[in-house]
Amino acid sequence: MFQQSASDLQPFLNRLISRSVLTTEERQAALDLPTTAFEAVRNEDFVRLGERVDHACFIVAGLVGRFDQNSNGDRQITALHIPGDVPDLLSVVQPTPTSALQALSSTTLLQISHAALRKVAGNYPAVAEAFWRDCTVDGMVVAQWVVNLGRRNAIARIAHLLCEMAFRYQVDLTAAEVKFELGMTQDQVANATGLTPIHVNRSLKRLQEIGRKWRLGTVRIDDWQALQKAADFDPNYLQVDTEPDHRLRIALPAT
Amino acid sequence: MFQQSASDLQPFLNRLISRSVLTTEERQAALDLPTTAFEAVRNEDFVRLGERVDHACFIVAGLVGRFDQNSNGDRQITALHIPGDVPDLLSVVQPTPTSALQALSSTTLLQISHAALRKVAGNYPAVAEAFWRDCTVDGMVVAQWVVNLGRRNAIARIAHLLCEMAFRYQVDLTAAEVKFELGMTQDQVANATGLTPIHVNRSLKRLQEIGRKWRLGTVRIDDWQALQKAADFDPNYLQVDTEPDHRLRIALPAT
DNA sequence: CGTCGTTTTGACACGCTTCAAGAGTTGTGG
DNA sequence: CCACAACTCTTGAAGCGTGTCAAAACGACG
Repeated sequence: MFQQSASDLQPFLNRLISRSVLTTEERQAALDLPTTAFEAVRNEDFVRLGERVDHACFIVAGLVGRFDQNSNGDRQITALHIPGDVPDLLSVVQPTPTSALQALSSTTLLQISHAALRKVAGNYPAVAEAFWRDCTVDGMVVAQWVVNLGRRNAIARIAHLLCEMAFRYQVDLTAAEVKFELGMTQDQVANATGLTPIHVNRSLKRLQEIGRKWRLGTVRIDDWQALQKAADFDPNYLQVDTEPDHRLRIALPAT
Repeated sequence: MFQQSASDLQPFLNRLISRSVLTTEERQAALDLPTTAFEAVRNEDFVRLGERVDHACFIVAGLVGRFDQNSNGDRQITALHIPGDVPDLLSVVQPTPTSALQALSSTTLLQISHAALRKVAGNYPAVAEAFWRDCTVDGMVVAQWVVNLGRRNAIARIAHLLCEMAFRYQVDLTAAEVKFELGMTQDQVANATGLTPIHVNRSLKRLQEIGRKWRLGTVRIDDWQALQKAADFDPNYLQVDTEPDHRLRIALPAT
């Protein structure tokens, strides 16, 4: 653990300003947030259910799953988070988690203290609004997962997951061969889709018939159109290409 | 449509201060928000997918479902909202909805303009924080729904839904006979649990064997303990009895 | 070279869906 | 006040998607 230079948070800022409008001063304030580096090994819960936290985690590299569980201990992944995300930004206002956060692969994190986040949010209401907005987008994605589990069969669920992640990784979807590193095991995919690993395996094989390859966490998609159709995927809910809207700023000019 | 007296928003304020700490002045500011009454008839979408809105809706009476759908048009309820809720408070920062809002029964709403909400949030950062916190709690509930659909069978799903709603309606769970008005058809329950109405019907009958009655939207539970066990229900995620935490206020004393 | 986690395969059971039709219930107009 | 229409709820039979159990093949790694 050691202090990081502020520029490490640039991807975090990029995420914020892709959806919210911030002034130069506000951007700088976000970049200046003090951070502490932290490594989470694969399969480690670095945020545990019910254990109050005093910092949020920014993902520098790796893959993080948000886990909820039933009383049998069966775990269900309710969200996936990739580099650039702060999976528990909501902990600033809800410091006692109802979901655990687990590294699905080796993950590098930057911890940002709630105290610092609250200070920035207090000094710059537009930053607070950007935080709020990011949390709502997370919620919108989770709502789509409910649709995924409730109204799609195994093949479409898995395909939808692949489409969502390809989109969020911003891989080039016009390429003849769409390829990206997902880094999930079939078991983890099963946890995310509400299926058994066995059935994920069989479905994956049938998916290959419509143009998909899967090997060691590397996804290769030969026919993106076909996959998107099988997944019934409409990227709108991810709010990635949305133009940030000036008029929404809560922050009023100092009166 | 006509102007309401401010006190109509008292239940909204009560919801906010059950989770956040607000000063007298801040409370008053929330109560003073101007509203416009609006009636939604049963099965009416009063917020439509992709149609930008300029106000949020406070539920005075009735039941509201948040609907998402796949491209086949199969609809899935991703959240239920009861009197006291503002189901689209998030529209303040995300005015173009990715979910529709539909009245599941005749519903009375108060529209609160984004302009007014933004003004209050801008003037009183603690109120903005309370809004943010309420949105995150909504998201936590949706995450539990993912678990419900992903890791529970039909009976447990339905039982879980009943438990959640009983809890949110704050019915007396110590009573020998727990009873409340849910006002949903079996078809609507099917939309919320990712099941077919036929299977909901059959499951409901089996649920009665462990102490439940269901008639015309009125739920009567003879054995709450048994139901809660069948549902695998832990109310923690609803954040209803949580003590609001002073230390979390974003708003710093004016410096 | 052996171990451990992951992927793959097969056989079987069962939960849920689908399709079809009938019975209640509620509301409405003559 | 009755008759009819429109929902909602209920029931049955059959099919299929997914889960379960068991075990083998594969791949990565020390």
